[in-house]
Amino acid sequence: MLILDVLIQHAKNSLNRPFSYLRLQEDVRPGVRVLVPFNGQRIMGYVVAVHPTALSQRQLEEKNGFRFSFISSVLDKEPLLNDELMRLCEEVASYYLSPQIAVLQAMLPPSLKPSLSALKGPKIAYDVYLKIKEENEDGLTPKEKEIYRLILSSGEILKKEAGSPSAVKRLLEKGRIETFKKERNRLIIPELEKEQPHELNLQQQKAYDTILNCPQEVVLLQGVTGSGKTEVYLHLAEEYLKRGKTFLMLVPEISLTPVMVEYFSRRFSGQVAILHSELTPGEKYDEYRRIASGKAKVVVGARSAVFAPLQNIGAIVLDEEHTDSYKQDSLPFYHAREVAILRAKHFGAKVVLGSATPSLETKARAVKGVYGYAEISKRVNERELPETKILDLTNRSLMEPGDRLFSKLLIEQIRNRLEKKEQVVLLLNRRGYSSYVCCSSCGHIFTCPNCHGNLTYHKADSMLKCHHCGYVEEYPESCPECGSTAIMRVGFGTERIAKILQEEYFPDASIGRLDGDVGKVRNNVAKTLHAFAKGDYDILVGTQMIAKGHDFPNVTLVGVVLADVGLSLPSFRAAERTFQLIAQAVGRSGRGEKKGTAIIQTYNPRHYAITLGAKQDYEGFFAKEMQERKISLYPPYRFLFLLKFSCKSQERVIQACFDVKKHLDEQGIPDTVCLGPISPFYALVGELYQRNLLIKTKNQEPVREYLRKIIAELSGKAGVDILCDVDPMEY
DNA sequence: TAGACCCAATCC
DNA sequence: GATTGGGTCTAC
Repeated sequence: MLILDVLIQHAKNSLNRPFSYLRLQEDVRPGVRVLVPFNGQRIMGYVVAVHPTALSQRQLEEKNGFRFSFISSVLDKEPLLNDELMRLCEEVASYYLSPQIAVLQAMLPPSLKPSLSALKGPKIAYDVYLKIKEENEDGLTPKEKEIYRLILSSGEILKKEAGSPSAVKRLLEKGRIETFKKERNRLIIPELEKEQPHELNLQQQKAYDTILNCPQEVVLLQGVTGSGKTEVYLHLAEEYLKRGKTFLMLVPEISLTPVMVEYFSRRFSGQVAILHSELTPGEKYDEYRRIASGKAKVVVGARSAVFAPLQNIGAIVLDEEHTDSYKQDSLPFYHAREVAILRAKHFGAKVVLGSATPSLETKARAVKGVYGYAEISKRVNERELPETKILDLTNRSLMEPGDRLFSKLLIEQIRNRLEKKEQVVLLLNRRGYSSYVCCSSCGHIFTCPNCHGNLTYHKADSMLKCHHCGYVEEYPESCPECGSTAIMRVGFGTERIAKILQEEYFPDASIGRLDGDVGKVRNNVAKTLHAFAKGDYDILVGTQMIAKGHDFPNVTLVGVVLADVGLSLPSFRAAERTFQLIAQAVGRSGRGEKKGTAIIQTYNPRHYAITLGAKQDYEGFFAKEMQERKISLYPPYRFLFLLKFSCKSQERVIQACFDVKKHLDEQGIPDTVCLGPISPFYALVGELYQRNLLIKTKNQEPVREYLRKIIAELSGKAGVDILCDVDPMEY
């Protein structure tokens, strides 16, 4: 008989330990999923260890002091993860103070993850083929002979393409041919004409050599926008594949995968696999298996692709490494960059962090020599950077009459581009129509019943939406408080900008919009970008989404409509994000032959994030922002841990915070402070009250060690649940 | 005093 | 996450 140590599907810290089950047949290995009875239910589990035993159930129960159950069924024949990935899972769970099962669920595609929902997921798709069983044409009708000879000449053929199904059936019955199944890939990556590598220019070549030869295993590749980092990645992939290794290419957003996939599949056709959240579950499953089987040598994908089951990895690249979306904002709160570094250690692989505007953490490590450093300071063909103007929104004389949003200059420049048939990109980091909706007679503000944040008006479908939890409701005709019909929409979003431009300024222009709302529909982002690149739109209005990576040669004007949106957010990264947005936006303009212009509208024209962003002065910004972080004790000078407490009782959640805070302070870990309890912006989610503690420390390991202990001990006690976000992006 | 209801401990 | 069992409230 076997004793199985099983992790339970529930990703809760209070359940983050193996439960023991029994199995009579010796047909279970670590790494397979099982169905187990758990407290009167049947749930999914993941076997982490198997111990044969000679004891009886009775003896085991006596020895251990709890009742043993037998598992209900075994779901997999083979372990889902190899040793490397299993070890990675443990390391990630340990670093991020997260339940192991949460890491497993993040690592595996939906149809393989240890969760009951996987049972509904897709299975392997098959195509049925025909082949010859007996070489004998005797007694066949002409129709049968025709099919028989077709199969004979081609060796094998898809059953549905063989012709008359009834004749095929008779051939099968006569035993002349037989069927067999082959796995089918649901995702079709178009075969593109093979392309020879472009030659690297001098700077690219130097960066490439540095990456390959520097002693550090992590390298920052800092290249200004338009400097051709992608070409360096392609050459690296070429080199590692030549060495018999595999290559993992991470991109920050789904919208960037198609472009990157195209580059890679032109060079490495057939060996490229794609992994990102916009694939259907079936496609994901197929791609995952294609990678695991070793058929795919290059993987292009978003955050979770860092767990792609590649073997023998030569290098992992994170393009635009500073991007927030590399950090998962729910359990297990991992950052793809840190996971990549953990993974690379195992293979002795390189990690390349590419960016024009690296995160301060990364840059600081490169400056210290912890990471290697490669630089590309010139744009390809030495194209000029665009001319940049910062426009002060507080100066009303610069504005269009009666408009608080569009300056005379911006409108004039847009008009100028439209006349020249050149294209315009406008950025605003807020989607929807308005930022909030209120009653102008009693002041009632419409808020989300789940998270109590403000609802945003969306004109397209006339709905109020919560950008936090996804709640939607009908746009009200009257105020629920006072009954007044004077409902007011305050603030601006991409949707409203697009509408105003169209109706009040450029009725003849074709204006496209690209933001999270548009992006919700599958393939919509790619479609919109493609349409814009083709010239279907004169103006594209969008959020951050369009500021990254895309190459639009005909865009000669980029406008940041309101640069302050990010600055006003209460986060230590506010300045960094604003700088990045502006620097990226400026870099979007003038990528073709024509020189570009960028206009940045702001209420803070002298803020360093804006002035330095406009100049694309990264080094200047880095120096200034490092000082700020040093003074305010934020990364990279301190490590952050965010403890998230939740409970049905407000009193108890606060009490639990104070208890942990006091206890932590008593540990006397040097250079460590604990702030809080802090009420987060969404202080009540459903019926659960939320409070946070923010720990800032120089001594990451002792704090982690302490928190691991305290989380295991306290979570779930007195109805208070504790989660930890290690290296949080906010605060 | 039985039944309803609530909450937090427990699950192998 | 869902069940359970103990504690308390409540209606007769």
